Amino acid sequence: MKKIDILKKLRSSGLRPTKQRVEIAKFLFEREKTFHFTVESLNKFFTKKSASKIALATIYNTVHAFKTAGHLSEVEVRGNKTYFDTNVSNHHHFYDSDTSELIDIDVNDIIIQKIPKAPNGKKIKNVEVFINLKN
Amino acid sequence: MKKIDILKKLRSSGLRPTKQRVEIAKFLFEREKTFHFTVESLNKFFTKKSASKIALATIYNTVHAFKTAGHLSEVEVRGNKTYFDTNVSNHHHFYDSDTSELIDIDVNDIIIQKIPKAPNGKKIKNVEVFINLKN
DNA sequence: TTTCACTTTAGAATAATTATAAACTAAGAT
DNA sequence: ATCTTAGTTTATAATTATTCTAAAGTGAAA
Repeated sequence: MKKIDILKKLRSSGLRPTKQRVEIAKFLFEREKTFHFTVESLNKFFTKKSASKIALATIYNTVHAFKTAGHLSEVEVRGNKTYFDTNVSNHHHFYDSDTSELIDIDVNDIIIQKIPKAPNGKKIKNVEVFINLKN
Repeated sequence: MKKIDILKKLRSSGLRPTKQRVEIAKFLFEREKTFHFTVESLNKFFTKKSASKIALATIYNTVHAFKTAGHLSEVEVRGNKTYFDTNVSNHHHFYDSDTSELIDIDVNDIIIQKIPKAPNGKKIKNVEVFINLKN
């Protein structure tokens, strides 16, 4: 994803393209493959890449802003840290608790044949399949 | 589940049946249906039922001991609090984020037709289907 | 009953996240 | 180009969930 597209992406979702947001967006979206991260890992990256330290609060703000705008999705993983995913399409996950590693599963690689009806006046928003791995 | 069974349940899993553990176990397991709770809700119950205040640390200890013994399972729900489930059989969940309510789905009510192979030398430990609800 | 490893407890410590409020800045108006 | 201001960033404090600590308490085997 090119710089111009990053600016477009931000502006089109009502986010002013500040220096910090552009930097974070470049890091997250200027790559071939989607990936998973935590606020901690993002922060570590920007701390080490000390040329441009971004405040931790800004990283939280930005990640949440991106999530609200639909540019990131949140993945639930047992444990305390919150994982984010730059893959915002509907998909599933393997989780390896040994390495704390998340692996995407294409939505077409899982077919659900039977599913229960949603309860009382509710509707199904989405279905997430989470496959825990062991050795 | 009767008192005698509770004592048996504790002892058979190597847990000394202390006053606190028995009280918590009675509250969790002496009921018809399985249910979901958080450490916070459990603690609230024992605080109000002031006859027998149990230390918060004890509630954490006990819940984890029960989980390790296989008497409770942990459910992953987006957000910060950890949910536990007295239903330790293999099953799935509806989650209503409006009310933060979890609803069990019997394992037989979901049939998965196609599932990907586990990656590199890993095996599938279990498959959890999480259905998010909306209005 | 004595003993001791296992437990409970209050409170401190840690960790992830959110709130605060002062300083800063993108971008439309002048 | 400069001014203005609402939206942002920042350091720091606050909050929340959970774990740690170490002292006091207690089942249960001998």
